[in-house]
Amino acid sequence: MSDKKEFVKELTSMDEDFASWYTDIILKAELVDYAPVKGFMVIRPYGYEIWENIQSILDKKFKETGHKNAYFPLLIPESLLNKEKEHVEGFAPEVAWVTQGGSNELGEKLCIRPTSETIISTMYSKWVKSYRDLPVLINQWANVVRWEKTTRPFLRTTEFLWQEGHTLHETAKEAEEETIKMLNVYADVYENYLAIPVVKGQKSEKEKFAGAVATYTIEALMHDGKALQSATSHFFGDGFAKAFNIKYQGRDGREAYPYQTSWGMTTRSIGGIIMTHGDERGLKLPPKVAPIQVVIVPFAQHKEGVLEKVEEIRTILAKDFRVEADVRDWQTPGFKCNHWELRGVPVRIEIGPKDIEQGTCILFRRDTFEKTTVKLENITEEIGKLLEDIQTNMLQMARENRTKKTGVAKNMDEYLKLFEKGDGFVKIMWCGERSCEDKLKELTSATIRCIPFEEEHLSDTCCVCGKAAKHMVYTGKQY
RNA sequence: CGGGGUGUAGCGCAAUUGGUAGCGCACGUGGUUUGGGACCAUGGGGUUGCAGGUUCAAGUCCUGUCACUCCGACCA
Repeated sequence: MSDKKEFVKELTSMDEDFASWYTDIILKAELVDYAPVKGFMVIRPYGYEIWENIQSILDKKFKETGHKNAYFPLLIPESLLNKEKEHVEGFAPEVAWVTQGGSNELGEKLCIRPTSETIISTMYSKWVKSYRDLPVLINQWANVVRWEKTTRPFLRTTEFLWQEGHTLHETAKEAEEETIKMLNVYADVYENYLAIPVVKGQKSEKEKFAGAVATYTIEALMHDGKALQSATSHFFGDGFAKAFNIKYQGRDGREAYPYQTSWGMTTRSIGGIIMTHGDERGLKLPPKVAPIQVVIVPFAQHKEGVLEKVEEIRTILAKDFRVEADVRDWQTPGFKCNHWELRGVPVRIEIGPKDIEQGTCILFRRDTFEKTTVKLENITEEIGKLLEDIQTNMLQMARENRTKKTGVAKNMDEYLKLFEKGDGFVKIMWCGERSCEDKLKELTSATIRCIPFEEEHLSDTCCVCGKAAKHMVYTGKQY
């Protein structure tokens, strides 16, 4: 036990210094490493595999909802970026520019996409001629670059990976339905795969995407009480269509502009997993996205028959699970246990000569640290149940943490008192005025995270100004 | 972009009034071990972030610069 304490000391305590804990974990678990260029990170195999799992889950759902993948160029001419006024104002300050090709100065500088609305809209204007061409339902898996001033691996890096869906519809209603449909896909993935509970809602005018009519969001609460904007879905009306001259001939023979949406989820979600589930021993990965769901740690592996049995079990489990056997003969079992706990593997199988004799093995679950002895003949079934249970339990624990860290304030006195205690979501009533939104931020540095789809009635008056309230909103400090 | 902190071996650190860089872990080799981070022996690894300056002499002092990190402002 004392040895274990020493090990834990190698990791920064999450309660004392959550930020350092986070950096510690991602480096030690080999998810990422810092790149030679400021603000950039290398996603290492173990981290990238988590992203691949998230990708395949999302991609399947996109396809089930009728979308197809395509790929658009990395570089966007300045003139295209400038076409939609609000959009360029929002993004220009953080755009990286390419000004030279080989040894020649370019006639028009090219920006590295910060997002692809402009280039995609440009192409859509060539492709859409008739109502028969609608809807257009395209997704792109890509990298984007935003020249951020401060960065943190996964949460905010200069370059990040994401998917961006871009769709066109005949009617505003259809486009809005698409926006909500995709937000629901994101919420489903977050809750049922990443085990992170989210609040679905709409962004305020101030917080919405540059150029959007409406931005919908899912907001999650991290272990330290800060909010993470986890995915967004935008309704553009016909603003971009008009700016980019996307026109088609409608059923009535008249020219019309289609209604547009875009929606995206990024590698930031991996940061969300770490900060929602991680603990003092390191990462804790939800089974559905864990690169390794089960690791087998043999004890006394030099003894006759142990490695053979381990390989036998591995082969059986490999049919249904992502499984790995740690048969390194230069590490002790104790080392391996800690190694895989740090990396967040949901289930560990411990097996040695004694177990083999009895036809059993020990299952260790990363979420609760519980150990149980099971019969080898039932191993597939037992592991399957256990993984499901861990998945469910992790969501449950995250929900409880969120509930614990969610408060209600009816006026600014109550609000400030809540924030003295610590961070978290605070639900308040809001009059809808920008001035109150600004004041809230000025006083507390918290912002309105969203106007939830499911509003509660907390009181009749705005928490900030005391005038008649329009909405209940979630507020909090954000990453 | 403002304010603070840190850069010495892969990681964590040390080096006295400036005197020519060392320890632990990790790594290589040989052996003994193996039910929660094993042990013994032995070995390799450094332009002290980078560029200047002061000095007989700079990890140490000065200037600049870069990177990382934390706290604010901006964003996924």
